[in-house]
Amino acid sequence: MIGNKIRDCYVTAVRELYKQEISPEIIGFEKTKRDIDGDFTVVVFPLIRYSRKSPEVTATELGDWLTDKLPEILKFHVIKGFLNLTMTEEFWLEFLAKEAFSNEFGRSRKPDAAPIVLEYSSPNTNKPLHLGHIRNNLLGYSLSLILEANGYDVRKVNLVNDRGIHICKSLFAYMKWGGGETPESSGMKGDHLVGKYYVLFEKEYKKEICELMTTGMTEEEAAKSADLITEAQEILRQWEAKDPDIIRLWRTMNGWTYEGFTATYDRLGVEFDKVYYESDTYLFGKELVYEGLENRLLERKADGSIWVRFPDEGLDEKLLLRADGTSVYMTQDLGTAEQRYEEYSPLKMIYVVGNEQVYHFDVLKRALRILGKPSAETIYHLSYGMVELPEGKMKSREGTVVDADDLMEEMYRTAEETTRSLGKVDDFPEEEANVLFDTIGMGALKYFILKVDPKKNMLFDPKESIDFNGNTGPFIQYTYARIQSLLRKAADAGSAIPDPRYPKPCHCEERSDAATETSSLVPRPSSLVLQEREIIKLLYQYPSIVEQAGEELSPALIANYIYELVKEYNQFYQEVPVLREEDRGIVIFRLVLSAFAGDVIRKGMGLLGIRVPERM
RNA sequence: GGUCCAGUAGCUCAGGGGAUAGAGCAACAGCCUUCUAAGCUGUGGGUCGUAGGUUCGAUUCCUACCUGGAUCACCA
Repeated sequence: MIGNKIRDCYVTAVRELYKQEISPEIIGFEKTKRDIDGDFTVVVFPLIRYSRKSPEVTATELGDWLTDKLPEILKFHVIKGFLNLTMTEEFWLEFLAKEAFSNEFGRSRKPDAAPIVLEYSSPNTNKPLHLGHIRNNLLGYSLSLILEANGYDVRKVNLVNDRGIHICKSLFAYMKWGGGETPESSGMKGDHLVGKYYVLFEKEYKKEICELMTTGMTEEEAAKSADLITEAQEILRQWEAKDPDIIRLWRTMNGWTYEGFTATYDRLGVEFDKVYYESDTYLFGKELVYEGLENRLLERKADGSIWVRFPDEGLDEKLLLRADGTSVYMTQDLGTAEQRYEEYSPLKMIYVVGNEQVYHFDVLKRALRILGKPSAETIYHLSYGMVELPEGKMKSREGTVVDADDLMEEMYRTAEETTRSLGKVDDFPEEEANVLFDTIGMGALKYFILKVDPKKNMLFDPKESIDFNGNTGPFIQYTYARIQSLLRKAADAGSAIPDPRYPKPCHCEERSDAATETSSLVPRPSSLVLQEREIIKLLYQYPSIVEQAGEELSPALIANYIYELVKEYNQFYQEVPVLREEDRGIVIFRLVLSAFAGDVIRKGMGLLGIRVPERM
């Protein structure tokens, strides 16, 4: 990256011109704004205290120095404290020749062998997935791709919450009211069937609480003493005691759910390297707790329950094991964290979990520290914001959720409808058309979710269906398809461009090679038009965007970058002739540029888990 | 009440110690005999929640306050 080179050069410049030492970080280096002449801009305001001269003079002196020392810089001009540098065309053309069609563009390697464990999805098996889970899954999967592009060894992990009181609720409701219903007999998708009983339980439970309250109980008392909840709790105890009937039914119902989940995951296009089940891991957490108790790190209360205390941290205390010996959420999370740490010796363990659980993860980290476990320091909670509806938060219990399967189906149908009404698939075979509808529908959904900063809450209005125009997935996909169409047309017309799908043999070490490619691809240097130059500058940024997205764990950075690139490309496409251009050298050059842009669009969208169509 | 997160155009969102704060949607006006109009161009729309502070410079950093959300469970 030329930025670092220029920064370093600045340090030397300041040393030689002003006899001062500065660190490179204080130098602001950015892409020049579009309406100002130049490629890169350095803000020199921070340097005037070293130069002891006016911003303009400082910028001019530094500009002279840099232009003299760095052959890549053609010229510069100064506006107030902004030093705008213009690179030589040679610089840009060499970049293009070297990186266009390189499969490694935007990918880097890390020598560090320790893996990153990335947990996401982590569903409960008592209900189907909803829009909140979609955000989780899309974020998690995209992050795994981004981290891999940054050279990390990523292990995608799913921890299924398949035990606990909430599971027992649907289990119990099914025992009570199910009447032997199955996915086959009801025609319902397995996870939806199980979810039906969870909702039923909550409904009946709420009813019972209301009845009890009419007898003078407080809501809290009623919630505790209702028959339904005590019976569900009894089921949990029987489960932990491995009662064969309970276990059998639990297996059956979870099986239904997994079938449903698998279908949803497939359609979402996410996957995992390993799936953990809380029912397998929770016992390990219990062991940790008992071990901690023995070592006098934890406390047992009179009723037998076990707690962790946080002395001066303002967090009070937290239950780790109930009086009856059954475990809670925290118990098993302690266990899985430690287990995972031993299994992978990871660099980092990232948990993609909603921001409603920041407190939980704070406690988890501190509890592990108190237990003296080094895994504590590798834990990072990537807390993302909720998806809100116009009426507010989604609640499974109250049925105010946007179901994942329904939403995906709706996206597909909308994509089909829109595409057909535009007459885009009139000449498509049925099969290809169906794939396209899926590509577009899912592209719209994924982009809609991933373009917003993960940590922020976002709004989804079901009444206004997700757009296909403007800053959307389909818009980007469309631009890609248009580029491919252009390349096909060129090939048909016999234009001898290097085929982007067959990367050239790369002997990148040898500079002479790059130079010959440059001369074979590129027209006379003076012919770069504004739109071309803007695209090249954006392409040049791509690797650093990927890097930044990896550091900040934010797919949104990629999404917004691609959008910028696509907008720029569309301007180029609209205003600058490619195939209609007379000069053959320029035609080839513009085709190469287009293919490169298409490549980066495909790569970037790939990092979001979004496919891109050859035609649409 | 404590803690955390957020408040930028009518709506959904970018941006971020520096140049006139950007997109999309919605509204209006143009551009298809020419590389795909799911596109491009233009117009209107902002005291960047409020008040202080730090700074050559604050929408960006700090503090207080206001508003919204989350959380402080023997739910997960």
